[in-house]
Amino acid sequence: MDAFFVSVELLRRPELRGRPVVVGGTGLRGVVAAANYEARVHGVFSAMPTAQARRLCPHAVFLPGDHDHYARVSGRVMDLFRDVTPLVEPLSLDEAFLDVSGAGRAVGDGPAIGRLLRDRVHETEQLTCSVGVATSKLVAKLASEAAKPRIHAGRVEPGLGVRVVEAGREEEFLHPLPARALWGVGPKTLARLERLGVQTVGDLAALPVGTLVRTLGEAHGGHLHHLAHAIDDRPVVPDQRLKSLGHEETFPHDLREPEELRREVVRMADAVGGRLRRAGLAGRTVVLKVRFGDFRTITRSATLPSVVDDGMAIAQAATELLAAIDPTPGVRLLGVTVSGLTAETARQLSFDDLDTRSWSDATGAVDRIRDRFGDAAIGPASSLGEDGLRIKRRGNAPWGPSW
DNA sequence: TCTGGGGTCCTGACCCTG
DNA sequence: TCTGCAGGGTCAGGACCC
Repeated sequence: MDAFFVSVELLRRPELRGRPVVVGGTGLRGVVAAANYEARVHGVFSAMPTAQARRLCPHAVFLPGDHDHYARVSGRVMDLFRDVTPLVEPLSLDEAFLDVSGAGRAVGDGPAIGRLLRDRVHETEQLTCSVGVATSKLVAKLASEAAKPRIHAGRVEPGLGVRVVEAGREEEFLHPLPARALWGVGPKTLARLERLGVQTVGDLAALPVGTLVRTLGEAHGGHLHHLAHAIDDRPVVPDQRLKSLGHEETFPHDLREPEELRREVVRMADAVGGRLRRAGLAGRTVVLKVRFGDFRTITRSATLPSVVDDGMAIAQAATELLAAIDPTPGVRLLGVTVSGLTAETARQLSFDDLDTRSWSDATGAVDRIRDRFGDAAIGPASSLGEDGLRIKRRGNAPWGPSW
């Protein structure tokens, strides 16, 4: 989807059409989640600090973003895709891989299916998407990027909409692209590759695999060697199983008080527990993430004897991990994650469960209250605001604090 | 001048066990 | 009983993706 979050916002606020619009964290520590092409012309791009975006484009409209709404729109778009093929693997809210090898007879060839999907999304949701058609995930993804509108000489040039890379011509398409375009080449890997004289995917393909493995390690080096030669046989997997689930938040100001940090950890643990139960999952390993004011980031984890899905048990493990950390440098971000997930119904009961039955009943009641009255209706007592009445928000600022 | 949040995967160190 | 080794699990950190 092209500039998905902003495009969705413009449907709700058509009066903003034609103006630069940025969606993301609107506070001092937020980042840009999406910018429309009118904002990109001024140099605003996703992942850029909001403060920098404001300097580059002070007349832009900055919106905080509504993740739940985007998720609903995304779900409807994915359903449109599933009308064409059941093999849909969502990559994020605004991207998906579709295996249409079995859909051809009914709908047409790859390019025809690409055009059909584009038209359906536009007719049904008034959103624009770009489609890459190719024989592998890697090439299809890069082809879809190539089909998008682009900024050239300060102006927006319309994209192709559908870009097809025929079988047998994958390397011809890949090799002129910058090495950074490959899946798995980020800033660090790129710096290493540049020291080997690599600029393009073609340069990368020309390197002996042994050199890549020595530089990047067995798995990463071998993987990039394959990708550079357009070898990518990863299948489209419709049902990806979740492996970890967590919640983290950057605070508007660094925190130093242990009691304040403990309250935040309890609140996040409660939120994670709620999401686990909604997903029917439970996990065994609790991970606490702490980012200090100087951006130094540490994680501490504990693996429990049995799986957990309730906020109290997660909070207990996380606060024990927190107690071993010195917060005096100032804590910028806290995160609580549960990994080693299994389906909750399959979990092993322990003798402790006999004593916690009443707590489990209480947790179920909390879930029902939230389902009916919203997340803010009930929560840990330590999450109450200073007025003793309001439950503090449960992390509804996915792109950084809004103040 | 700044650097979010939700994830996945890989690597290396360390510890335990047989 | 001691030592070396291999393998597995855990833990922490880094890099990457959108």
